[in-house]
Amino acid sequence: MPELPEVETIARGLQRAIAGKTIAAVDVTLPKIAVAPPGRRFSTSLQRDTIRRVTRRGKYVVFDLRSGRRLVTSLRMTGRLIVQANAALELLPYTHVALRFTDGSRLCFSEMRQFGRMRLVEADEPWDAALGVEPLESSFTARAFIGMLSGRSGAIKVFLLDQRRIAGIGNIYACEALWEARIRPDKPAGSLTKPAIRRLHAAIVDVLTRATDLRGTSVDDYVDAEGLRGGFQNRLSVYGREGQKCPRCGSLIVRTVLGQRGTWWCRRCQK
DNA sequence: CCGCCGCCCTGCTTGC
DNA sequence: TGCAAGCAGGGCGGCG
Repeated sequence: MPELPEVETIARGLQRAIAGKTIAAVDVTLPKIAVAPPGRRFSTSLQRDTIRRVTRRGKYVVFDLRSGRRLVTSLRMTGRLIVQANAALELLPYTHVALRFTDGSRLCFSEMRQFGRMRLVEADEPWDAALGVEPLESSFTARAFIGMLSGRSGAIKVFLLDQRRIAGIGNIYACEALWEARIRPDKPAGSLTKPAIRRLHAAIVDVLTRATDLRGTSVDDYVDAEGLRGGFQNRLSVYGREGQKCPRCGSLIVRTVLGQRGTWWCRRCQK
């Protein structure tokens, strides 16, 4: 499940691999994946456009095109964007959309669960208006975070997963940041003290930065644009570690369910 | 605006 | 051993 560090790693790899390439043709084998523009127009409107730059916004990979438009891609759980040197290679399994470039190379968008989406948006289209602040940008300050949480009755972990507030945090890094900040995942967001919010702010930035430096977390499916696994799975403190010892206090890590999501934490040191 | 819920989909795990 | 049911999960639309 690619979150900010994984999507950032993928986008950087794609920038190196395909920036400057021109699209010769687009093969769509599962039409519901390519949502806009609908039908055959998705492929025809991409033809002859050029990939200018590949970036990330939240958990979305964004292909900036020479025409000014953007191809916005959501990987959801099992989505992969893999570059193949030539089109004679066998397609990656579960490839639903393939971009063929004029130099003979190819980009496969594969997604086993079929939840992933690609959307071509116009130059002036505010496609990310509903997305919240980027947690690794300077606009995400502790002060701003304090303001965002005030008056909220919902659990802090559910808040962290809400992409309309902060963009890019998923289940792994929400669990890890709350552990690092020593905060219970089910604590009402508005009840956190200012020192606790400052700790959590620092923990979010720290965890996302360290995970990005290690090219993300590969717990099961995730690989980057070159097909390589990340390195942060070896640094996880609580995520997926039910029954194992808390690295800080030695108490056993528990798994509970919060907002229909598995949640791993330490009952002793997260208050 | 806010919070909650169900849906989408497939492969893996669980339980009989 | 074999099979079916249950579970997981990000984003989105619908609802109150």
